[in-house]
Amino acid sequence: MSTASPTFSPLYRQIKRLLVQSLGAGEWKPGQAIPSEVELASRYGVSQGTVRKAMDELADENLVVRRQGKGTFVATHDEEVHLVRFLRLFPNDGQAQYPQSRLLEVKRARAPSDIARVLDLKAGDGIVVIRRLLVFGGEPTVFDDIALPASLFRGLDAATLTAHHGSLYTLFESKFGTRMIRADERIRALAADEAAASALEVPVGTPLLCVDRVAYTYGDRPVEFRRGLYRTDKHHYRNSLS
Amino acid sequence: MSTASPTFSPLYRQIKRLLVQSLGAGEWKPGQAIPSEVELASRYGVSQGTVRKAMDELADENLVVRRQGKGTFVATHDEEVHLVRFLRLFPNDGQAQYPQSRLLEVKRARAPSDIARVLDLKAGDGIVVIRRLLVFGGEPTVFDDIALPASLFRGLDAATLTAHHGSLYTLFESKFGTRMIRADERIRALAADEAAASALEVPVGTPLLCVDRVAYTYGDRPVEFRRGLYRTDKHHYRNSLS
DNA sequence: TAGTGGTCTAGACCACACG
DNA sequence: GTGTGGTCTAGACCACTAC
Repeated sequence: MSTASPTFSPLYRQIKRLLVQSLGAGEWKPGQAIPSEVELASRYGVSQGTVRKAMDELADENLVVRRQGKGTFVATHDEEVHLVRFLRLFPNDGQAQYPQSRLLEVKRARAPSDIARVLDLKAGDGIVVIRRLLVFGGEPTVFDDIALPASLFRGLDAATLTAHHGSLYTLFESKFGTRMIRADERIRALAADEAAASALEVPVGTPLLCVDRVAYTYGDRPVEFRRGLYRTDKHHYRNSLS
Repeated sequence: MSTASPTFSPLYRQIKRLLVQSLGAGEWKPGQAIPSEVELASRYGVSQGTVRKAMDELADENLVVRRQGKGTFVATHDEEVHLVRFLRLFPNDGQAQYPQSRLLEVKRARAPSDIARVLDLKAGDGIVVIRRLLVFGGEPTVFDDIALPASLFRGLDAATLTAHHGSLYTLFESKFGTRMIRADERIRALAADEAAASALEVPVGTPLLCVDRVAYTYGDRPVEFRRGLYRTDKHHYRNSLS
């Protein structure tokens, strides 16, 4: 606790960093309870209030979930609300509904340089490529092209994917130990090419949203690049600014 | 401090509500300092910690800005960083630059029912309509169509707009006392019609982002509806998910 | 030096879940 | 009842700003 160095950070942030390390190392698994605040306080030799402030930030960032009277739990993609937490697509009218996923292709490949760059790999490193369609009420709406580092997803194949029910991120965290924490998206408008048009059942040239997403796990390590093409005739992408 | 009623809220939230009321009533103007935490604590008869927790949330929501050693200030759209706080458009490569605004039209009109609905007006109530273009480095990129309740923006005309330098929201808060706090956006892809194509200097049919925004002031009162058409050949809309 | 926000502590009590 | 997180308090000290 020396005086302010260029890298000074308050105690509660140091505690937070330790907690994130433990989470990233898998010391506590998704869905499991974390030790209570008083226990962590005594473990780290700080007051409960300091642990609480660290935990406040972790809860804000959706790394943990607190349940009054029960404890604090490692966040999961399993929960109802979070099944499609990262999909910002909503119907223009009517109730939101869960999409069906239609798997189109799974293959191994070598990372081209642009994908290698965003995934922090070397060009030519192995990746897994998943192509799939999200279907809302019978209507194909999202055409996804997903790239993952092969090293983290050994054994991921069509059988695994089709056997799984729920979101991809649920599968990734339960079967491959990789939990997606946050993501950045870049959105453009483009005209459907032949592949997209036939998959989404629209005329070639139809304007689509092109959503490029990089998803990160603990410690801001990028572990997924995905390009999604969205039909927006009956749906829209929703965002809140503050 | 009665026991938990259906509308129970902790003390610090009650304090927060009082503070938001004062902000909304204009008791402290944008840019001005708010009374210190100890003063507010004694005013409301609570501890400094409780005021602090209320203020924490207000700072998170960008309603106030805290400066260590100086005080807490009502947030403003003036600050460098926030000049285009609500514009999520970034160049595909190169440094972000501030856009120039080119005013196309200002007029008074009657609110059609759809706009009346989102602005919480009655159909036929007076509105102000602004059409403008945002130009980045000489390239027209955003075509905005903005609707405001006339009752809140008396005297807003072309002269006022052209005389003003800085963002629209800076003008709204400094000249009309309406501060935009947050906004919701809905994004679609569509093909440029003739008006958009000529304004944005692209061929008719070019895919564009269509960004519908509703902006809110204190107390979640909607005070602006805006439809923006974005060229995304050299820019993209950026978003962070967590 | 005085005043502000920022951190940390210790302890009290409340609300909730579970046995 | 016991243990958990949630709130509230009071007081100490630190870091920054202004005079």
